[in-house]
Amino acid sequence: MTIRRKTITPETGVNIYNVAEKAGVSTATVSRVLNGNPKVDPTLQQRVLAVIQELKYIPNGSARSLVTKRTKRIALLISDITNPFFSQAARGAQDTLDQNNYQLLLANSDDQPNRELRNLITFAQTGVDGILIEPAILDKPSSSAQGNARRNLAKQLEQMDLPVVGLTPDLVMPNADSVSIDEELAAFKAVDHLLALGHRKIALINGPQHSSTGSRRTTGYERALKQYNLPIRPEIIYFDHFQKETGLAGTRVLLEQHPEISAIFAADELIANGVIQATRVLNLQIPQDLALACIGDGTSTAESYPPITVAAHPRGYEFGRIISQMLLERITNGSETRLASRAVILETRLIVRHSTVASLRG
Amino acid sequence: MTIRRKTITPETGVNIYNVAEKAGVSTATVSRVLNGNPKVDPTLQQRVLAVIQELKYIPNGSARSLVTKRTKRIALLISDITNPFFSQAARGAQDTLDQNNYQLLLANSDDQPNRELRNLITFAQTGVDGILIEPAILDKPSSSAQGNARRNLAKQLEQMDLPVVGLTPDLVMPNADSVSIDEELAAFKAVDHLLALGHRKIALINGPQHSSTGSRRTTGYERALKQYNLPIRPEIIYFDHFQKETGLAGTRVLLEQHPEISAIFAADELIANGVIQATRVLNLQIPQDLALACIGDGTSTAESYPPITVAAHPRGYEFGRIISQMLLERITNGSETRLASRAVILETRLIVRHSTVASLRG
DNA sequence: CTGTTAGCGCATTCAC
DNA sequence: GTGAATGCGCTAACAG
Repeated sequence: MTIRRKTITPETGVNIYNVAEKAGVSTATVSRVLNGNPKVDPTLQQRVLAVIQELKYIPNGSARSLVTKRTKRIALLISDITNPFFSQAARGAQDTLDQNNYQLLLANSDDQPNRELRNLITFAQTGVDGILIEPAILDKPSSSAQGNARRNLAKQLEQMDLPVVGLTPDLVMPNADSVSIDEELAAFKAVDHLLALGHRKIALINGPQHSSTGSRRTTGYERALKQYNLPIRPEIIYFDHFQKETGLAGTRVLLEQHPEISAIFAADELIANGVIQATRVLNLQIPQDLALACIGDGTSTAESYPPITVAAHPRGYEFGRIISQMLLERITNGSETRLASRAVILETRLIVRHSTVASLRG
Repeated sequence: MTIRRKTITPETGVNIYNVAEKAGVSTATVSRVLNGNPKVDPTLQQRVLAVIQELKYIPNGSARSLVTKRTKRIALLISDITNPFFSQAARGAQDTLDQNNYQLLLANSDDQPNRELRNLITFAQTGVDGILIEPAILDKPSSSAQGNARRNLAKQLEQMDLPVVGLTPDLVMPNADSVSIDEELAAFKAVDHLLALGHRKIALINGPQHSSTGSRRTTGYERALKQYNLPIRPEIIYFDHFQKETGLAGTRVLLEQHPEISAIFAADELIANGVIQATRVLNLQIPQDLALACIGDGTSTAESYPPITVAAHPRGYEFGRIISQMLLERITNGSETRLASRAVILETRLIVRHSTVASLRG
């Protein structure tokens, strides 16, 4: 029986054997003080702690994970960190994870199901304790293809069998929670406001038509119009992406072809910013020449010029805080008791600002 | 001699033994196909690949890292992901890392040396192959304290002995590169432009006075004034943070106390945005009542209203792309040949836009 | 080209 | 309360 010569100083950093030897204890004891095990003699504990400091010993996370099956790492998979909403969410998540000694892995899916899936697999491989995800959407109008992508995602996620919190109500599966807003209601509120002000030719500039967010906001817009017995006019609905460029292009195209438009409902604040930029180019005044309302963050829309009327949801930071908190709970408790899925819907509220005013045209 | 009963199906996922058994080969062979080792019989390879797929086998990253000492993970440690420059940088970094099968760990230091150090240690523990860092700054005016914090950082970094790329020229140490701009020159260009337009009462609104970026930009501002034989007036220099709020507050304070100010040099674009917002509140016109120039991203400053004259550096995305590329090179080549430190200075150039015009006051 | 074997660094029974 | 022994899952010699 050969004795494993663990006590040799390795070329690569100091390990638990070095500490144990120098402290005159077993590796088990070192491990115990490392993990704050209460039943260790205070004297030994001090001795070990001293050696740890002296040797600048840092435990090897890979070895630790290999045996504990926990990595103290969670993944955030979003479409684009460049979107202020998501960078705020990432900040909120990282702050609360940091407080709980968890690390954050970040990946952008760019709304591409392939890239999303690939990243997910890499996460499974490298090891994470849980996943925060804003599921990618499909640009293809084929709803069956969309369903497939969503199904692949769910399958992969279930197979990984990790705690998940999604930024969408769509991802229903065991071991997963969701946090979102009532997209349709938010859109309804904004458009209803425009209608109440007398606007009747209200254009919609939206993100991807067949994304869950895009389609729900469209539905809310349509529901508001129907309530006023107004027809839905597809020619004044513009779909593209949740980006400033879409607002810019959409406004130019729509107003050129339909000058009768008196108000625009922008599906998100990036689009709304694009609309504002377009009005500067077109030399139009908001709200006199064109009213504008959107769905978005109550805070940042206040800083636009002019300040934008908004169906406001909580800031991205809040979302990040909440989803990571929920994920941590699921990681901590979920292992023993299988928690039921929770679906949190955050409130939205209409904030009327300078970008909307009663229609001068009727 | 007891035979290790590795072939038992574990409760926790499938492992390399399961694959080996089912494929009728040794684990070594499975490992070889996993790592794309070319000298494996194509037949066996196919067989193994099939089993991998059938069993949905995903190799355990912790076990792998434990032996290879490589994690395929790198860390990005910045002050705040919410800052557009950094979220773009994060995007750039993640995109190029993604292409190279590396993952990105994100942490915010909030410019607090403590939090920075803590995160660094966690990274060392959990394991990363390299570090991308924008070093935290000190708000305390004591330059010795600042020096200490910087020294602690460098010490920790050196001790970890990992490849590092810093977004600052200050972090000089072995195994580290840096990417930055000539802060002083950029500031000089912007202020020189204002001077050439006839402005003589030029205020400076800056980030932290004792940060490397803040102090260098102040120096450039001062150098430009000296060149015109103008006195440096500390009362029209405002220090706080690289945030919109600073621009907003700074403008109000400075203009109230010194109405003779005809131009403002904002040290970064967030501050510049705050200046613009302040002028709306104060009912001032840019550039007629107040000229404005800043250092910043050439692209996003073009989208302000009015578009801002800027000493433009490359976009955050570019920085992110470059630093991660350099880090990967250091990780790949650095292990054998010890690479010399590289200090890349990216170019800045003056872009004159609508926010600056000849002084009407002289 | 393939299999056998050892060990990466740690947590964790199980005795004591 | 402490130590000895084992194995987490994988890669890397080494031998054949």
